[in-house]
Amino acid sequence: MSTAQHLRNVPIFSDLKDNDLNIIAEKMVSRSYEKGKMILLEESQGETFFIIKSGAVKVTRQSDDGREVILAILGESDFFGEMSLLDGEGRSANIVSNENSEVLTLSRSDFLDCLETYPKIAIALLEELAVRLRKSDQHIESLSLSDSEHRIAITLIRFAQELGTIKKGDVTIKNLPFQQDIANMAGTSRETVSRTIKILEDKNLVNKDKKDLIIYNFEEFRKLFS
Amino acid sequence: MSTAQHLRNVPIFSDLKDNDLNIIAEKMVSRSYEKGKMILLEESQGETFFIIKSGAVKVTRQSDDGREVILAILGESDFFGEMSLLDGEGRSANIVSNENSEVLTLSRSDFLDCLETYPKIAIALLEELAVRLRKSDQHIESLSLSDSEHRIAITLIRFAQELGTIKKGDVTIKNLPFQQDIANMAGTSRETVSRTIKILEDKNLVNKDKKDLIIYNFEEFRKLFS
DNA sequence: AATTTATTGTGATAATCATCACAAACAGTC
DNA sequence: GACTGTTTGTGATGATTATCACAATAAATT
Repeated sequence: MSTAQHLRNVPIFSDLKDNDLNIIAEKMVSRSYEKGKMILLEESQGETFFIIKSGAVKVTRQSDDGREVILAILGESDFFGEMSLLDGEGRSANIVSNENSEVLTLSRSDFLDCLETYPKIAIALLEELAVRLRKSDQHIESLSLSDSEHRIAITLIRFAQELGTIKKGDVTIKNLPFQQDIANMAGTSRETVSRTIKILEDKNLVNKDKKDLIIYNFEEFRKLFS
Repeated sequence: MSTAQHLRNVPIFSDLKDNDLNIIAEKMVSRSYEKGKMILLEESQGETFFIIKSGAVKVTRQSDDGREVILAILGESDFFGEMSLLDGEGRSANIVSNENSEVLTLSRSDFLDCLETYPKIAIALLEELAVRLRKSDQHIESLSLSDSEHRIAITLIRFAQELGTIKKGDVTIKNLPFQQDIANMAGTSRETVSRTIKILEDKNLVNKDKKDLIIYNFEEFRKLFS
């Protein structure tokens, strides 16, 4: 697939004419990262905008003693790196390649030019940031008000929405992330994730088969926990 | 002060020419809210953009059983209501007037027109949303990784940065919010806030005098807790 | 297939913190 | 100034959940 075709799938570019899309595509450079490699380091200067062509990345923050929070897991056609381009501050999160991933990159100046030249991109980007803020707000609420069972369930719901496939009301998450990652998103411990998933199984709300997790009656499940 | 002069103080409008500012100012309508009054209700349709002329508002989310999280406290020249205008979703937070407040409002269509007509506004707004996302990310980190003492200290730091005045390295927060509100921001209980502030006093890190709180050696304090 | 490494499961224990229940202090009103 | 309602302080208690310590699987490597 050509670079321009990839861009077509990215919401913030999808409104553009073929012509304009090609112009932007030419400015982009493709890079690839192996699983586990750090793509962006906290505290470093933010000079690049990234779009995920294939694979997935983890957005994390880390405390001094090494514990990490996962803020989001991004996949194909998602983008990152825009925050420090927009407000000029240093990076506030690490980005780690979660699988072998290919990305398209755009330099700071090309990115900012884009925004000026194509106001539609700016507006579409505003929309996307609004969506992300909304998710953050929900995340904050759940960390503040819910117990660990709820927080873990909500994390599973997030995965289901991003990576799940629906079939007759049940959602299957193929390749559920490690318990440690789920814990780091839910703000709890790995052991508690293990125990809680077992509890959810006992309640017949989910079923785990190796690396896959089925959430029965997804809509009900969602109502139950959020 | 005229409406246009108020707008001049709002970062997203500050780049505009007087002329354009006046055009926008004419479209704005002023409203006022008494302390404690609900300005925007969760779940309702979002049709208005708000700028705070004077006073302050609380941005909150509420659980079914009535407990609330405070996502932010906004003051003069801050704005809100943009999220559902941008992504078309319903409101995700309540806004409550925290003091007697005056606001300027702009209708959905006028707001969106603004973005299209003045790309600079869109870009400035992107910058502001990036800043907010950054704050949210920090908030999520602190809720996930820190104990209550740290979370409360971080909340005090947030207040200091928004409402504090510096003097010889010490920051004074006049009119510290109620313990219940601090607790709702820090994701802890009111009693724990009470006890923790006492602990910070015992450590000679802060001093409380009626409704004012002094943080000694603010830079040190910040390093200590974030 | 055997061995090593990574991930998950599970009990026991301890720490943190929410909750309950008041008392004390403060603020506003008559 | 007495009275009423809010906000804050503080002890006692119990619940939740992190942590530690392994055992049990599963996955990867030789």
